[in-house]
Amino acid sequence: MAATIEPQLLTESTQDYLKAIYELTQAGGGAATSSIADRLSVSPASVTNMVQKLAERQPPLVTYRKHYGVELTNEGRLAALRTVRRHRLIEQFLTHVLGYSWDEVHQEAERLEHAISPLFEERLAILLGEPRFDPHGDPIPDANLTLPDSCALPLYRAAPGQVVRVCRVRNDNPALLRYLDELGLRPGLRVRVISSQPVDYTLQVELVDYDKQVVLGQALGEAVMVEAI
Amino acid sequence: MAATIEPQLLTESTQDYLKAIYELTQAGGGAATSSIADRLSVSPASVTNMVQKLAERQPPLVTYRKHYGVELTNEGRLAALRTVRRHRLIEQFLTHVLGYSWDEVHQEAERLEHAISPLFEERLAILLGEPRFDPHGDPIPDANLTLPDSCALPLYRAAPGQVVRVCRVRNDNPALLRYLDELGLRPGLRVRVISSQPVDYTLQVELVDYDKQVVLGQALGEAVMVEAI
DNA sequence: GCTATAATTTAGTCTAGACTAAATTATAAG
DNA sequence: CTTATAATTTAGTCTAGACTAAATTATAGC
Ligand SMILES: [Mn+2]
Ligand SMILES: [Mn+2]
Ligand SMILES: [Mn+2]
Ligand SMILES: [Mn+2]
Repeated sequence: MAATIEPQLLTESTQDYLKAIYELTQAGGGAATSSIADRLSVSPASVTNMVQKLAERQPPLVTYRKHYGVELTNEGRLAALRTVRRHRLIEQFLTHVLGYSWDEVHQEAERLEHAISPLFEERLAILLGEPRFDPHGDPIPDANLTLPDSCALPLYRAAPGQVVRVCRVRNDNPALLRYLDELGLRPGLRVRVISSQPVDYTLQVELVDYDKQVVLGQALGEAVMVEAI
Repeated sequence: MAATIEPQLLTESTQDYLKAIYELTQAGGGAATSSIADRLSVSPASVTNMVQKLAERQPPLVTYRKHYGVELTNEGRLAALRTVRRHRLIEQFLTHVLGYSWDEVHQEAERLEHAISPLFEERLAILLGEPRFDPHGDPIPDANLTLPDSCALPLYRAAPGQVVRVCRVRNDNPALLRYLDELGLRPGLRVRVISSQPVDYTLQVELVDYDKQVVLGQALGEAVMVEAI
């Protein structure tokens, strides 16, 4: 069992780097210097610099081979999951208690995730009823940092004719989220795939609950994750 | 009307310096370099350095004359009040929504006050019902940064025989707050002064609501603020 | 008016985390 | 196998905000 590092021992920057590496790794693409730089809006040189420090820490938070990218150690992964937990709990709080819309929460949580204490995290989880998913359907690691299962099928890969349920929206872009919200494409809703174009990734779907048809482009078809009903 | 500076344009450090200067000035003693240093747990040299920057900003946030201490400009005062408002709203939230005790809130609010957005501040105030006082009885500036009146009489100056109501506790020390809490000396409660020693500042008082007598030393007699009933 | 003392300021460093520009490396294409 | 290109790393700076040690200043007491 790796000793878990308390968040207050990590700077805000360090927490954001670890989280970015974790999320890039989850997304499958691997955590290249440039992708970390893009995600955090810093220069590639800054990433190299930070990544070298993370690798030289005791205990090391990443393993790093020059020019071949970076991976989280177990300590690094736990630290990242801790920040992910806080981020998503805060998003849930913002929507359910403070009445934020789901496109407003990310920015706010991005700062607050670094400012809360372990006590705050614990009390917040209790207040919210130990939620397993955030407003975007993103899974919230529990207090032991175990992630609940979450759906893995992007809408654009669902078979035509199939009726599925939206369970997650993997995109932070506020404009995209507002648009999905207008359409009514939120976690929990049912969708029937009418047609699916493999070439240009456009979709025609029916929102079963609203008896409404909409056309979705590539960005939306990739962002909306679904599960079979 | 001075333009008010949005908090996100001020660093965490800057906000804390302005707040410290504001609170020292309120307490009456004047904001000397060394008292700011004490309050923020930094060296006097660091204070001089920061104070010079605050004076040279456009607009200036303080006026500064070497060796004679520092005063807030109107812009500086408004920025300080904004941070005070956030701090006290957060303390109220922590006690009333997350179940913190009043000795735990200060530390947490000291970080969160810098991390919330104007929207969070506004929604929080609505959620809490636009409270005018925080858990310690400290007045909360309203959205226009106007402070409600708060009581000004320290318990040690109340006349023997007088029955008064506790309205505020001016002290951040967790041990002192826990002790007052045990005694039952919280805002709202009635106290009758039995005796008051001007020399060693000890007090003997009766907690009218609990029909209990206690003896208070100088620190407590100065911290507990009361109003005539 | 002088001087001892305490408070304050100056001068010089340090660290974290960013940046740009230049150098290096991996690799795809010929 | 060579080379062009893109990605990455290195080298050198910068800023904010802290520090210590040394110098300076205000002022209280003689
Ligand atoms: Mn963040
Ligand atoms: Mn989310
Ligand atoms: Mn603070
Ligand atoms: Mn308070």
